[in-house]
Amino acid sequence: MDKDTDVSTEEKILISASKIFTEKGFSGTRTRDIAEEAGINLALLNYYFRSKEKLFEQVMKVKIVLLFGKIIPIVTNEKTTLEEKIDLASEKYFEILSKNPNLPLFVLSEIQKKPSNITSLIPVDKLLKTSVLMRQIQEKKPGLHPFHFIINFLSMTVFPFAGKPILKNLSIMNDEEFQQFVEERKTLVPIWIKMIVNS
Amino acid sequence: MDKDTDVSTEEKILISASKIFTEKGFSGTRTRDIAEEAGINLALLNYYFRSKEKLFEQVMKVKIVLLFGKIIPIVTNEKTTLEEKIDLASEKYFEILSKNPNLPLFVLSEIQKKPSNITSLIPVDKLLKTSVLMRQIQEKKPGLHPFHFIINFLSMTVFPFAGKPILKNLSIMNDEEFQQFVEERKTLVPIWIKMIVNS
DNA sequence: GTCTATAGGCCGATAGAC
DNA sequence: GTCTATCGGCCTATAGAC
Repeated sequence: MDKDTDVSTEEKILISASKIFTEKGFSGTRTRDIAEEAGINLALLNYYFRSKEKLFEQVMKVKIVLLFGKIIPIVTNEKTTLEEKIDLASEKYFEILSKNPNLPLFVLSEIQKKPSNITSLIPVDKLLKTSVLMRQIQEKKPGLHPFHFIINFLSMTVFPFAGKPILKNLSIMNDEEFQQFVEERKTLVPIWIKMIVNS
Repeated sequence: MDKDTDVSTEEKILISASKIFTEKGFSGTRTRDIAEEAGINLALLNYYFRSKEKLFEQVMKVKIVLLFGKIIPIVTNEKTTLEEKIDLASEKYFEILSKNPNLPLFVLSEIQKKPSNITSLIPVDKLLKTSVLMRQIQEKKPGLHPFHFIINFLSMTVFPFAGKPILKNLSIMNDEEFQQFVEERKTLVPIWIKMIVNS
């Protein structure tokens, strides 16, 4: 995984771009910073990706796959129960987000700023229409919009990561305490969600 | 409330800045846009606020007060029970966020980008140390970190607003449907939170 | 207080040598 | 493919007239 040896220049740029875009957002990022981080020249960045905009799109594509790729097989599985899906999705999301803590905030805020470009990358059909999850929720709780439960699940897993900078900066938690906090939620959130769904 | 009549120039700039910073973030905002939105000249903006940075700080101060001002008296009230606090805070937050739907995403993502400037504005002591809420949660659920419940509450109320641009852009919900969705949550979230706290 | 005009710096992108 | 050097435009901030 050493950036300087076996990784192609194109990939080095992509990795650095991913890091800096995620930290500073599209408009807060300067292509010069990406080039410096990648250890290459600014001209080379445009040689490979033509423009800042196109580089950003490439990065965002990877992020969307990271955010939904592993979840789709879970929510579209015909053979697992609703409760099993909750357990599996929770475990998977905490795993993804622990490795990419500011992924959610990045994606959400960039979508808010220029919705059209990004939302087209999201596989709505698989997540909602084809999703077995939606059907299973509706069977269990026919009276309420299934989104309430999906939003509850997503919020309880994702929100702590979005709020991490506050917790850290107000000296409420350090990295270690946060990690333990998240570890606790990994088992707690599925319990709470099931409680809500079964109520 | 007509911007062009009884409102001072300084306030007109502040209102416009608030709008555009919230939509585009600090680095995505151009002072020219703020001036145009306010119907004044660019030079006047610097005359009143000295710099883009200082104007941003002013805006952020207002946002932090908006986000915490009404909540502090609720969570520090010695006379209300935990369940009453949940009801009151929920109602207040849904009211604030309905009027300012992209307030949370704005504040969270700007904090992530330059933490130190903003977090100093947040009244931690009142929200946590002095807070009667924290004590009441601890009495009810001594085994778990009280933050779990605070995060659960905040996430379930705040997250739908952060996700609104996705829902809207994927044509999952229009404005009207979203408003109804949120209206439902206003009564549902307190029920779920109490369920979790009493479990 | 409010304007026009412009300075001055930054940033994305490209030309051109190697 | 990779570099240095630079263009051209944009954006914040200010000078100076009214």
